[in-house]
Amino acid sequence: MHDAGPPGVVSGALVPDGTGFGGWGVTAARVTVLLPLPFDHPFDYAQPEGMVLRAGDLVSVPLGGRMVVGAVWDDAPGDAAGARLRAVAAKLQAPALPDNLRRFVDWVAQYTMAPRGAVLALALKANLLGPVAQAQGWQRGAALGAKGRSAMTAARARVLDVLGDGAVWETGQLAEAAAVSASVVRAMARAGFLVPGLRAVQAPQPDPDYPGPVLSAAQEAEAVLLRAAVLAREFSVTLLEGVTGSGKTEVYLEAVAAALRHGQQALVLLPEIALSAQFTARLTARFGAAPAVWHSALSPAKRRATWQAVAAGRVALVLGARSALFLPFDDLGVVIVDEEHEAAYKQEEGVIYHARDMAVVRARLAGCAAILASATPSLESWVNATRGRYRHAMLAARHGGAAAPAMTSVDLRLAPPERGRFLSPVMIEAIGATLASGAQAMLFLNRRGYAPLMLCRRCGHRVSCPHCTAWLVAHRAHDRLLCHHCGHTIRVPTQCPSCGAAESLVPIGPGVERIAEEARAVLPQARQLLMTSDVIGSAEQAQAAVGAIEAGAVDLVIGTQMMAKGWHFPNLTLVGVVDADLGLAGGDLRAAERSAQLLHQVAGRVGRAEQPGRALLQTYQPEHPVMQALASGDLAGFRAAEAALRRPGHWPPFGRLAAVIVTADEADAGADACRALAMQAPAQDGLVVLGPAPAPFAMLRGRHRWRFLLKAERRVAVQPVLRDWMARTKLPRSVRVIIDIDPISFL
DNA sequence: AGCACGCCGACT
DNA sequence: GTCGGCGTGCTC
Repeated sequence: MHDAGPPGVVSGALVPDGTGFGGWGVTAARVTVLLPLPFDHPFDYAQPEGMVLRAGDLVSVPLGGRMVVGAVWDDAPGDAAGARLRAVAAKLQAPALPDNLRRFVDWVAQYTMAPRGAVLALALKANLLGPVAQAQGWQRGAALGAKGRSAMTAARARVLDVLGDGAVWETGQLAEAAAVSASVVRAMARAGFLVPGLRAVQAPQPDPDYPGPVLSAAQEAEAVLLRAAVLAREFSVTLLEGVTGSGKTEVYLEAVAAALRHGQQALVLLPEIALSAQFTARLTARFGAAPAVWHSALSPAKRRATWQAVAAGRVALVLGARSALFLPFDDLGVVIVDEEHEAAYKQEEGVIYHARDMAVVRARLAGCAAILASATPSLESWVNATRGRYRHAMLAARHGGAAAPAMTSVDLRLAPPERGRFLSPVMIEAIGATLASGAQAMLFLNRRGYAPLMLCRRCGHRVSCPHCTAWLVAHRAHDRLLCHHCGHTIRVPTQCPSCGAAESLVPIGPGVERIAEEARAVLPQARQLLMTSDVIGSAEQAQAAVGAIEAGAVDLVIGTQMMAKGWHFPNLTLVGVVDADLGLAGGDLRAAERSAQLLHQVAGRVGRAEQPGRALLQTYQPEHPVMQALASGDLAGFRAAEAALRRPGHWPPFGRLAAVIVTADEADAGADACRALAMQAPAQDGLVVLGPAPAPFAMLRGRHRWRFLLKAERRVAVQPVLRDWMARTKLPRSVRVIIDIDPISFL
């Protein structure tokens, strides 16, 4: 197909190094190459004579009938039959994968039990074959003064001086560096002193000494320690716990500044890309230049350029989602995990990993500082801090002295909503009073759509998804029923699908759309804004919504979880939580912890300005520890109580969990596989296997699902146990087994 | 992950 | 008679 080399490497920074490739001949040297494919073992290739290869070098190699880009790995070559050995086709002109990244790939693979190649794919998903972004510029021309009369002047000499030998500069930057006007540069080009050239795009670099904010004494005290942790150039972890509004971002950015000042790279991780636009603005304000951003929605060209720039050390500061952990940083000074308690850090598909935990591992392998920041730290990190494995830094006071919002339970048993309604009279009155005072209010309900269920009044039938064990959620906005798991959607049936009764389907329970409808009925004068992922699909739409709130064009915001993050509205003084009990159902190990974190975070949206804020929690169980902790503000006490509940049973973080998820197209094949697995289940001291149980969504996207849960004491390494278990159990290929180490979701 | 090879249905 | 479905197996 291709007569030479891989496609696409003929131009740009990535070209074969011209040493050719050695065909099938017998060559003494062999290299081992890890491929970004789901293989656990690297492949051996013959190393063509004259091609110098070191571990980490990127190469293209033949595999079957195609060319694949892989990385020279550190394993000793095996003894694969010499006759089948094929030769490395080309060495790519890209920076080698740094040592610490290769060790990281190996480590993540062994921990998550994913094939090493699948983890390498995370580090190489930059589409390295392809042109790299280049900018038009000027370099020294060969024929000086070709047009004859052009003279060398002092200004022109400065330009040539800046260019030196072979460098390429863009017009504006060249003029500035040589202290001449752009017209001098253009005239020199016309005269042949300069010829066009291409150079890699170089974005302005963040400046650590750009004037930053003035830190409070409390902030400065912590900043000093964080700077020291970076300067130590050794592995350390700091849990930076700062109440909402305490300015913890400004504090950890001092650690970033310290790394930049010493020529090192810094990585700031965010749980979701939705936050990146806002955060980019903050980093730009602090360092005078935008950070490089990295997330899954980048264009292929941007991805490639950013990857290369990071590998070449041309980018010092990266703001990224969890996948940014796999970027080829060679000299990492600090890794920040913002909102470290967020469940969104868990990658749930493909290589299943927790980015917060892997960030700590990457820092350890890179020998640098890690900082985990949160207003509501995870129990995992908190326990690590109390054990002394992490340093615990605290910012207890709100910057600027604003008071924390008062949180009050509204007991729905004592003050129930009207029949068929969901807002207590207490809530309605509080919102009314807030709006009357000229302030803004927000209603929070973590449920999209109009109603989570459509029920037939005649026969009791519940409309559910044909592909998933889940009810279809009514969405008034599109007048359809929608499955939130697979996206299946239907028109709202006019008859019951089961008994055929006409007009018998009624919506049960509230979603945000229904709350908006109810609020319109009881507070008709309030100007509403609905903020859900159904309405806000892009960063621009989010920005527009935020702008409307800030401009005071909105009185009442009604939103889901996406409202809980990061935003700051000075005139918002009341948050009403429609169903504070919602997150507590479902028997999830972390339900209470997560609920407390989310509700605390939601309440943190108010009262940051001079006006005090308050939060009302509608609940049927005001005596629940979560409600008690929120009302009293004693989250530390709540954490200690949670820890006390988990410790005896060796539940995380006091023990280890691994989920084994079995999926199959055919229910019978899956059930057989589960029986076989159960028969072979490991039995040893300090370890129990629970299950199999049908997964909470026993059918998802048309596949049947079961779950085993392996629970072990901390001293037990679960991976060897699981490997052995899987090796002993023969399963048909129609059955798939997914292993989730340290599961966060129990669905 | 691709891509081949390999046996059973509706078509130029 | 062939084009093509995706099951199974292999890639240094």
